[in-house]
Parts: sequence; structure tokens; C-alpha cells
Amino acid sequence: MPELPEVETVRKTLEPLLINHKITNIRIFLNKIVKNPDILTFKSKIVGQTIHKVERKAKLIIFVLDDDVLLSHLRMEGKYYYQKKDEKINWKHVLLVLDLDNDYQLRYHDTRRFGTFHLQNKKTYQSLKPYTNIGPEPWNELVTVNYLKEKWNNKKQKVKTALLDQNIISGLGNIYADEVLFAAKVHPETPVNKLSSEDLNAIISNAIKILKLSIELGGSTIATYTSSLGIKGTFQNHLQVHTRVNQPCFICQNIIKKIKVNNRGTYFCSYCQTKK
DNA sequence: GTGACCACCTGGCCGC
DNA sequence: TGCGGCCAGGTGGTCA
Repeated sequence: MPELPEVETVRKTLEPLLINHKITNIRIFLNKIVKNPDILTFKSKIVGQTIHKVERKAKLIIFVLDDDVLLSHLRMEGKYYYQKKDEKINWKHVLLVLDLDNDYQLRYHDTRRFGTFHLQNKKTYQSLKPYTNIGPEPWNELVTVNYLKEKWNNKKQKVKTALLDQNIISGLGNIYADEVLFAAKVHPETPVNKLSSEDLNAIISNAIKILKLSIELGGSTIATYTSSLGIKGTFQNHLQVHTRVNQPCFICQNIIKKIKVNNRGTYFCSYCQTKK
């Protein structure tokens, strides 16, 4: 599933292919993926606009057009394919197709059909959802020990759950939250108000380190996820705990455990990551 | 206001 | 072989 590094890989792959190309037609095969505006307005507004940039905020891809922005969230299994208009594919899971002013199409493919699209005005989208639901990324200067203390001081939420809350720190999903907590030596069920300054500092610094390394390596290719054009990341070869249940910890050789934290599969080493 | 839980959705896997 | 049930997980909504 795409998390921040995988989405960045998709963005980097798509941008050079799409820049300065006009959208000449759009087909939507599942109306519910368009969250706003309504389908007719969405279609009529997007056709004729040129793609000027492909940006990203956390896991949200932002196609910057003439007047509007197209905000795309891949959720669990969304993928983009840039293919010739006459290239045959299995259309079963293609939910949206943008025709471009060349021989190519941008095809959005999503087997679980969780992905979402918003078309919003370029001048105002930064003050609207879903953009406003996304907090700063870990390397943003706003993310400091004091920032997390302020956000988490009176909360008893488990740190694993808190790291998945995109309002506080954005970009971490289930895989990277496990990896960050292992690197920071913090048990995933630790209440956030029990975290010390050292814990918070370790969480921030390891989130930056791990996400940046994963971006360099093209993200993780786990189970069903590959980026557009079939590019595969290699960060999964660096995973310390995620998916490694019943295997020895690379640090202490204890067995990696798997538990559910708020119904999310969570991998950790009970020796390296002690409970407080 | 907070935290836990559920729905969305489909493919893969496992046990019978 | 085929079927049923479970699991995976990002996000938004609901409920206690």
C-alpha cells in the first residue's frame, strides 16, 4: 500500500510525463471516487485544462492545472499507468481515465476502489479538506519535541495510533509507524502522554531518517503495491520488524511479535521496545 | 472532546 | 476442487 515514499515515487515518475499536456477527455467508471464537486461539474471543469506541475503533500498527489488542482489519494491500492491510448489492458479495475493531447492516457487503477479525487480551485484548496486534514511532514520545522508535547500532553492514545493520525504528523502509514517505533525503541502501546522528550526526539529523527531512506530507495514493494509503470521500490529489504513476525530481532535476537493496536497489525520487539 | 470501533472493498490465503 | 471465512489497511463516520 502506498505511503509517503511510494506516493513520492509515483509523483516523480508521473511529473515529467504529464507536464504541459492538456486533458482532452475524462472517463469515470466509478462515480463514488469523485468526492467533490459533483460528477458533471468535475468532468466539465477538468477537460481543457493543462497539467503544469505534479506536487505532493504527505500521501496526497496534487495535479496543478490552469485554474484548479486535482487532488488524488491512492488509499490502499491506487496506481497510475501512463499508456498509449490503443494499448490493451485489463479494464476491470480501471476507475478513471484522462486522455491527454498526445497519444497517451493516464489510467487510474484501484482494485479495492478506496481511492478518492477532489477538484478544487487553485486559490482556495489549501484552506479546504482534504488538504487541511494533513499535518506537517516529519521534516517540517514545525515538528519538534515541544510540538508533539503540546499535541499529546493530555492524551492517553497509544503511540502507534497517534502516529497514524495524519493531522499531527503526516506521511506515516502502518509499515513506517512500526519501523519508526522500533528504531526509537518505543513500545507501540505506550500512551502518548507517557513519552519522554528523548522518546519524542527519537520518534521525530527516526521518522525523518526512515522516510528519506525509503524515498531514496523508491519506497517499499509489499504484497500488491508497485508504482506506476511497474517501478518497484526496495525499502522492504530494509524492514526491521514489519511483516517479520516470529523471526529473530536483528538487534537482540528475540522473536518479533505481532499484536493488534486499534485493529491494525502491529509488529514489534518486546525486548528492544519495552512498555512504560 | 476523546478514543475505540466499524464500514468501505477485493484478492489472496487457509482450512475444511 | 470448491467453498467459506479471515486478513490486509487509510480514512471518515459513528458511538459510548
